Amino acid sequence: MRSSDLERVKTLPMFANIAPDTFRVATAGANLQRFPANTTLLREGDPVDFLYVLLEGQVELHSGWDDRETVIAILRPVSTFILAAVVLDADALMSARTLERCEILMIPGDAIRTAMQLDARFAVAVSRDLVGAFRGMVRAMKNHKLRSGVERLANYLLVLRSADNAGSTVRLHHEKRILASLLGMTPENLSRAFGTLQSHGVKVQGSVVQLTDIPALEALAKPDPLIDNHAPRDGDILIDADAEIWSSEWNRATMGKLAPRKAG
Amino acid sequence: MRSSDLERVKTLPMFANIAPDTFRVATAGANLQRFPANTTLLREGDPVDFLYVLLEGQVELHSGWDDRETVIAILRPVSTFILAAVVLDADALMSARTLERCEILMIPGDAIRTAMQLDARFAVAVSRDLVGAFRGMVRAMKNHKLRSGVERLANYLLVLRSADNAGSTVRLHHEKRILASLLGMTPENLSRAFGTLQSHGVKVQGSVVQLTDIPALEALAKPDPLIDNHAPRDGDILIDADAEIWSSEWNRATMGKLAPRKAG
DNA sequence: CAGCCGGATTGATCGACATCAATTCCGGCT
DNA sequence: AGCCGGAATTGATGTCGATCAATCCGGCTG
Repeated sequence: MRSSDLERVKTLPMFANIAPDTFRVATAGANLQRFPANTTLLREGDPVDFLYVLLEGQVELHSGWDDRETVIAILRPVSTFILAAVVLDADALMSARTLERCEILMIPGDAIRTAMQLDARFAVAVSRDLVGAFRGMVRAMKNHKLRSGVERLANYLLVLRSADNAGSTVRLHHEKRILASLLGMTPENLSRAFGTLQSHGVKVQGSVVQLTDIPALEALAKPDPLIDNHAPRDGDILIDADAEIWSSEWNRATMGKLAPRKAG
Repeated sequence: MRSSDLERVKTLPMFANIAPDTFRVATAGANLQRFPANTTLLREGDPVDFLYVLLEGQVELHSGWDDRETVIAILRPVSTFILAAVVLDADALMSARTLERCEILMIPGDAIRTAMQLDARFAVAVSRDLVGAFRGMVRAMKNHKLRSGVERLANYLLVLRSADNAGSTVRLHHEKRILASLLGMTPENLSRAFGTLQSHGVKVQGSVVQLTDIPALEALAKPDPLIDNHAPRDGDILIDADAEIWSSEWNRATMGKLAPRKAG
């Protein structure tokens, strides 16, 4: 790997503040690679040899069963993926494919596992990453089991707005059929869901969405900090773990003033 | 804490093979407590002060939104819970309540975080636990997004059979309405789902379920090692992480002979 | 520029699941 | 034993989302 790339890797949250020796171990055999759009990086069930760190582009994690298929998550920089499988040296539970041109750091799984044993700080950093992923999955599960399709879409739009720190206009980052699968619906129903939201101040033109009546949309969406993480994703909040901490702090600061929970 | 209890704690997977100093730090202020059935241990949104280790009994993790409520997971010994929140010192995303009389070890969160910083082996043990939880959640997500209610129930029964290492008869461990919520359906529909499975060799009498035609049931369930973890839960497989490793190894050993994946 | 192709939309219909309501079953209690 | 209350079951109906089918649209190519 080029030394300029190494410098860049050193700034990643996972490698910040770790011992130089550990860094050397962890990045031994690491490889910065570029992939074109629509490339399958890994198939579910495969043994996992590398930890992937997405530096540029978008990656989709998806999974199939009996001719059905669903998108579990869509990743944007900076994110690690299949970290869990690497830690246990287990098989991947999800397939990964690029949605656009990507720049990805690949680190041998052995190196990660060794570095964790050597450096408690690094092991803690890995734990934090795992926690971010776990809590994200818990949120997704609650989202799915507790809300309808329209509600999920409404909240998705509001989260997007918070993350992009935008005003009343928001850009969808993916094709609608992929968004539909992520939200657990068919493309047809996503269309109709957008239709339903028209009466709540949502106007769609291609991938641009105007939110002309936020209060009305929120009335329908009923966003909940314990499901939807509204952390802005532009400042120093780089990884999911940071967003989780932001969410808890925001929660405590506002003490449920905005989203009062029932007593009892 | 009594020294006999301390000895017992030392045998837990999470504390196996860690330095004596770390053990002392981690268990400082730890407390072994008993709770009656139907006790809320923690409410979602609350700050988390303790790591909980379930030693005896059953605990339900659940969550609510807008007057709806769902069970996310049901834990049996030995399991840690809300470990993720402890690691980040974040608020709980799920509520926890006992389903029966429970024996629970409570360890101050500070102690856990300090011990992780001190001892890489302990931090790795925590990581493994987190991985087990994460992969369990991914499996649950796939289960929900890819399968129908009847299919989920059929697979649930088959997993129970594997876990209990039983023959053709299986015992449900929870009330049916709780099982229904866990499987993402109403009690009414769980009843009807059992009805549907009658024609596939499933006979229900209270909490006892007879599986009289496993091949037929499997034909409907189409179990998949990447969704359903069929690891036996009686031998030396104590925690989810071990079950994940078992699953991967079983997978590699049988190389998809039993569940061939389509070539790609 | 015409043609083409994949994604998006719209409409009609179907199936799965939720809801509401009425019994029935079962365990604990007096 | 008889009673009581919550859980489970069963039936009737309604709602949401999936499926099938037919355009519509936008970008790309020949």
